[in-house]
Amino acid sequence: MVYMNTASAEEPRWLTDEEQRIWRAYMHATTLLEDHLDRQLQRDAGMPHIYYGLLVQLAEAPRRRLRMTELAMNAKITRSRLSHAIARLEKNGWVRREDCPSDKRGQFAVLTEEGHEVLGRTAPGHVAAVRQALFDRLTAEQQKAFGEAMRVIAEGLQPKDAGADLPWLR
Amino acid sequence: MVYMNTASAEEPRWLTDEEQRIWRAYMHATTLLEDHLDRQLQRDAGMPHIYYGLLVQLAEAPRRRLRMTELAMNAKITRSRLSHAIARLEKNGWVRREDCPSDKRGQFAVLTEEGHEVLGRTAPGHVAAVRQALFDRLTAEQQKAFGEAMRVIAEGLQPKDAGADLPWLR
DNA sequence: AGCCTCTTCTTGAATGTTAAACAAAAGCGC
DNA sequence: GCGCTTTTGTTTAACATTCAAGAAGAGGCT
Repeated sequence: MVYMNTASAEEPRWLTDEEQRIWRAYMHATTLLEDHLDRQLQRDAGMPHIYYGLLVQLAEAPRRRLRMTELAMNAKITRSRLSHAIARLEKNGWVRREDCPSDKRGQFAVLTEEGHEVLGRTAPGHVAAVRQALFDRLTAEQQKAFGEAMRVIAEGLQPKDAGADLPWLR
Repeated sequence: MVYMNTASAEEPRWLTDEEQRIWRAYMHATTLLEDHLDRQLQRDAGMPHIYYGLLVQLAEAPRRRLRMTELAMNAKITRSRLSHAIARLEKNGWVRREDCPSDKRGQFAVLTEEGHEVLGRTAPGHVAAVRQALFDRLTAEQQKAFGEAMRVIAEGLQPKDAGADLPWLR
């Protein structure tokens, strides 16, 4: 008779030593980098990295505005977190909310002129920080492999059919 | 005459389109993965990912204990953050503090038996989540390149001579 | 010893995040 | 229209993180 043959009772497939090294390198790199950029932006722009990313998204959107849900999806954060974040950015005068005419529940987050200026002032420093931490250290082949791996991981975690057509996207 | 030739006034080296794609893939992958693991562990182990990582470090250390500073360095977090985290884990009964006999300022964080059991119970699910999100999706070559890139990035951000010999490390 | 500086760790307040619950409107089926 | 479910966005409270400040001991120098 064969015991311990069901999936739930089997010994889990632990990480090999090499997998462990990779996993730890990942944890270290991501923790250190996020921390580094948070500090850089908190110092130079007065906001954490993710808030800065929200402003960037808005700056690139048509009419510098996005629906809350779309912005949350782009940034990969919850609507709740976004609500809080936009409230803070609004208090800073960098974003304002606008009602959506076609959906009375909807809200647009709109980048203000002041917000746009902050972005213009601080973007060079931020790009420099990203370059210094990442692109300046990797060879062209490494960058390619790195990007490919990141795409694969992100796709695997994307909640299913995220990005399915939202009506207000055409 | 040549104008605009000083470093501070030059146009910054913006990211190329391909660099932007890589950078966004990175942001998406790391945000989604950290979120995924946080939820998985919050649900199954009652703590966020980073707290879980602290318990793992302690489990692997001799006598299941580490000095606060060393633990903070291993986990790449500030001592302040660690202080708060250990306070919470202590309240859960998974860690206890112990005075260091040779340095009266020092504290050991010690994994309790209960903490060890939580780890044993929840590690299989966590490893499975990491596998599913990361290792199962990357080829062997991709893993290698990925690991190498992560090591390079982490090394570049490591505050200089971190890991220099602490007296209580032999 | 005394003095100074650095290290270790903690604290408290401000800030940010999460999870669950909720209101309001939209969409769908009848 | 009417009911039911889903979507949108916000709110609250609990929790986590950051930052600046501080207590207490260690280490070095004279």
